[in-house]
Amino acid sequence: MATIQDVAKKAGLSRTTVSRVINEHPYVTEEKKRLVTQAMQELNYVPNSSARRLRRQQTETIAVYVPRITNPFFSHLVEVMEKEAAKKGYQLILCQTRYKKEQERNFLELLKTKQVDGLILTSIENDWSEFEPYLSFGPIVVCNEYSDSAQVPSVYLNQIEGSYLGTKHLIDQGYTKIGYCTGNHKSSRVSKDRKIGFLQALDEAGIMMKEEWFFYNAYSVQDGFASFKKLSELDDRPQAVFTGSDEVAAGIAKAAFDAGWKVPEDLAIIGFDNQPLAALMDLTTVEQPIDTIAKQAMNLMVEAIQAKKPLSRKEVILPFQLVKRSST
Amino acid sequence: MATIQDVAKKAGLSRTTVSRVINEHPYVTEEKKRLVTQAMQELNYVPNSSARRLRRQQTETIAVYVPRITNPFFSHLVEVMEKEAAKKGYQLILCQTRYKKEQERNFLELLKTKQVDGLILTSIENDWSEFEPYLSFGPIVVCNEYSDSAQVPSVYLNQIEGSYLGTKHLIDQGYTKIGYCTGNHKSSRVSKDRKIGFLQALDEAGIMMKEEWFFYNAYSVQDGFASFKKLSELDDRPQAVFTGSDEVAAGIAKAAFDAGWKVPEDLAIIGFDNQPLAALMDLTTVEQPIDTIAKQAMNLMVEAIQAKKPLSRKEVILPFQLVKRSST
DNA sequence: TCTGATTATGAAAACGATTTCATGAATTCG
DNA sequence: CGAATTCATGAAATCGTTTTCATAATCAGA
Repeated sequence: MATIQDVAKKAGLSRTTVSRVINEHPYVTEEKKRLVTQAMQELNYVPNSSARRLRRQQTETIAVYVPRITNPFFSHLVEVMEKEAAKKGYQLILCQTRYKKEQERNFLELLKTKQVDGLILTSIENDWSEFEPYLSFGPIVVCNEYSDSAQVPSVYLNQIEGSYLGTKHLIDQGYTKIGYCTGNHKSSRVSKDRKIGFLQALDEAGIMMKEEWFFYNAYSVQDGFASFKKLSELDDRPQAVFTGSDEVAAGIAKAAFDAGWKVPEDLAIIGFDNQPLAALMDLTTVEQPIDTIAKQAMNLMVEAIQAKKPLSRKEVILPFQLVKRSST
Repeated sequence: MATIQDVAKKAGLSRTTVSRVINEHPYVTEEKKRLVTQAMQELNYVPNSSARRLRRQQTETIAVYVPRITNPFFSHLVEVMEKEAAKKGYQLILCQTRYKKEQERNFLELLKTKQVDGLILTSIENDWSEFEPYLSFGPIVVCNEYSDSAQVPSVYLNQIEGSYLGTKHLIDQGYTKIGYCTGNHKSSRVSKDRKIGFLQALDEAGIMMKEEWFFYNAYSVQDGFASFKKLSELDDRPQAVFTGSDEVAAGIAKAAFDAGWKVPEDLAIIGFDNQPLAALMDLTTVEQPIDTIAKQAMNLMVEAIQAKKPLSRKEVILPFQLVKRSST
């Protein structure tokens, strides 16, 4: 492997000058620039990035926390982030936390050991106080999740508003017996807020909720099947169900269909996210502008890295949109 | 930021000894080990990874090429790879090539500039000769894709066999007019082989194929809709259709359903991959053992990195399995 | 007790870039 | 024309580790 020294020798110049050419510093004559460029080509030289990182004290790499990349919501988020990062010359390191506190903490070492310039969190299980001390090692941006105590920028959606929007839609369609079927990470602000919005919409309409119409721990299509089973076995059944994701909604819809039910006549269903799956299954859903939050979060991150200033608390809240289809 | 020097000073020892403790080298007395450990804790010290990389000439990072992470097949592949890599102390850098030759070439610099120890390719657009010269910078492993000229290990599935299996199943069900609906990357060996297997099955059964029953460039659910439209407008329509992915199959199934067709009576459909989507839509499909190929590819990679030996050509070919559901 | 291995430690040399500082040459300006 | 800038270059310091080499102390075997 050729080093900058070799190039310097071949060009009959100093390392310094070569470095200047590489980094496009001023004060190099065209003549020498040509010499250097030629030497670099002949030797097939490329600067060693470890050396560069060490000297520059930056890595041009950003870590992104997601629970699982196979979750379409997060893979969409990551797709957009990677595109945006690449555009600005950054790489992405993928950290799958699997909703595990310990995994989350493990990956924090990446920041401390200077393997990455910054961290984007799209999912938070730990208390913010776990992250706080790491702020001295580099910027952190929260995307999608949020925490009241986090002293960093958060780009997210007002989940209260989102679930309110969806629930209100069900109410407007005339349903008064509405089930609620979502995940239920205790630590997740998202779940909490969704529930608040849901209850708020019911409350405003003066609609009552029954304890048995809450179905928790539903994340996947499979969970949707299970939820439907529980729902269908009730004596007093809801006419409509609000869900926390398109997968769950799809699972319920499929199970209902298999059981010979008609959607929305026998059971109205509303999803969340507007994934391709929702279009496929003709599900009404609450759309999250994933592209936008991903881009904004990445931009904030790159700005922070380049400004070399610590980020302060800031909230970017983006709106939801209802996508009406035939399931409601 | 504390450095190894600070730790050494605090412990009253040399950098060398501290480094020995960090790296668990022999020949350090328990006494000193304790002193060092304590100093490290007090200073909240963590070794700087850029420095370490520079000195060690390795990065503990692996780049994974995928076309798009939102494609469920690839996100599944990446999920398993990341898990496996993390287990062995490696990180993953995500490279989305978007089926673009240029993107693929751009990311190659990661290997050359020593930002990663190795490369796993799950999708290849460029001719192998583009990759060849980079082998001197680190190991490359091909996973899922393959190339006859690639002088590296390839872990993949015999696509000829896979499509043969699916097609044979359709034939066994009594269908004689069978459509073929897949993507069609000219450069992709996968597409080529799928077609070979398909034609082989027809040939063996003495079944004729019509030019108008080929539907190309189908990758997504949307494309499935479009393909159905074309298919439904034919005078002489196929009774069954072989597809290159569950998404496409799902799109066709949905469009057929919307058009009032019955599946499989009016049109039988077979997917490819066995994604959750296939279960949801009750699609018969050809299952690819994604977990297995991902793990094997990652293991080969880590072995190669640690053995510091160049990898030679080698083929690991894994079997498919047919998953029968109600769409055929 | 002497010799040769083993154990324990540190000084200094890598690793391969970038950046600071010093030094001349060329240019501009009053 | 002399002083002050600006331009162009290189030597050497620096980033923070790990590794090599040298040296001393301890231990085992004859």
